[in-house]
Amino acid sequence: MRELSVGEVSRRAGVAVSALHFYERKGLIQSLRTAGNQRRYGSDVLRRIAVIRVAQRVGMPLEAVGKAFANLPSGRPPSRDDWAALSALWRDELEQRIAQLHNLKDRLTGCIGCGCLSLEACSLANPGDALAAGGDGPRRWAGE
Amino acid sequence: MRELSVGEVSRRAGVAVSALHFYERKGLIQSLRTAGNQRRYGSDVLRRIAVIRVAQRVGMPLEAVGKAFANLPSGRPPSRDDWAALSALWRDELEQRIAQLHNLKDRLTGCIGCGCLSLEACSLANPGDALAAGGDGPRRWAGE
DNA sequence: GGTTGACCTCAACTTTGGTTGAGGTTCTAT
DNA sequence: ATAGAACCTCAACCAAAGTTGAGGTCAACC
Repeated sequence: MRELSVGEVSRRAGVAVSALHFYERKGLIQSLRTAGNQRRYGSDVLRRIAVIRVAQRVGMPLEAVGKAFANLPSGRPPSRDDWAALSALWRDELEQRIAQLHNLKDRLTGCIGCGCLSLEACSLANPGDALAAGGDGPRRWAGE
Repeated sequence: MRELSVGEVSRRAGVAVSALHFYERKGLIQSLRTAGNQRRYGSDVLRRIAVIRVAQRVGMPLEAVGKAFANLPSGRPPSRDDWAALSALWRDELEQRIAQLHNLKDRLTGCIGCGCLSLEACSLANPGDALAAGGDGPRRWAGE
């Protein structure tokens, strides 16, 4: 149950110290300070970082991670159940994402058949269709 | 077979004019110019944009799209077969991506079972493991 | 008790994928 | 022939997700 220094967290999580500072500025992780103003982390920080990394793999922006973390308890360290709930949520997100990609792949395969891959004949990448989800701007996590 | 102006391409592709300029600077699309220096596009530009959008959905950077486009013929407009080859490549990329996400999901599901989601007990998000593919930096398309 | 490595803050810089605006030109319709 | 829409270039700006460096402090070992 010892508290961890930035360097230890950096080594164990495989994340640069500068990234840890950055995550802290963004409110994704917290730290206590020693008398000499150095950071000390509880061990739950490692789980938080694990979640951050998973989220990034799926292409979710850090802001979304922050919102998800807002559901974790603020006073006490998160319990096993808190983490489990969050993991379940992540899994759903992943499933959706996978389904989207499947859909995309099927359409792409269809387009190879017809030889089109055009914006008009093929609904793929067409901003009017359901897959493109409105398409009023690039890079929206929600509707992507 | 009429040539298209930027505005027409923008409307038909659902992409801002500024983005078209940007893609041109990056070498992803080409244009001819009128006597008055205005851009005119061949209709294959719409397919190029479709491919760009698909690539972005999958999280591929534009630079990778540029490399893929380098395989398209430079003198003549790309044939149906040229596009089909590119689509097939894209489909493989998508399949890999889907497989990765499946793998990730399975691990995440496992972690809910064990209640861990920790950097040590669980290989998920652990930089040492196979899934993380070396993990020497965030955001690498190749090994992601 | 000193030196070396780990740590601190703050500001500036990087990359990707664009957008916005200024200042000027061209095209089209009446 | 002229108004207005669409186009041009170029430079500056934006956001995300950090990294890099300057200048200074802390801590741990010998």
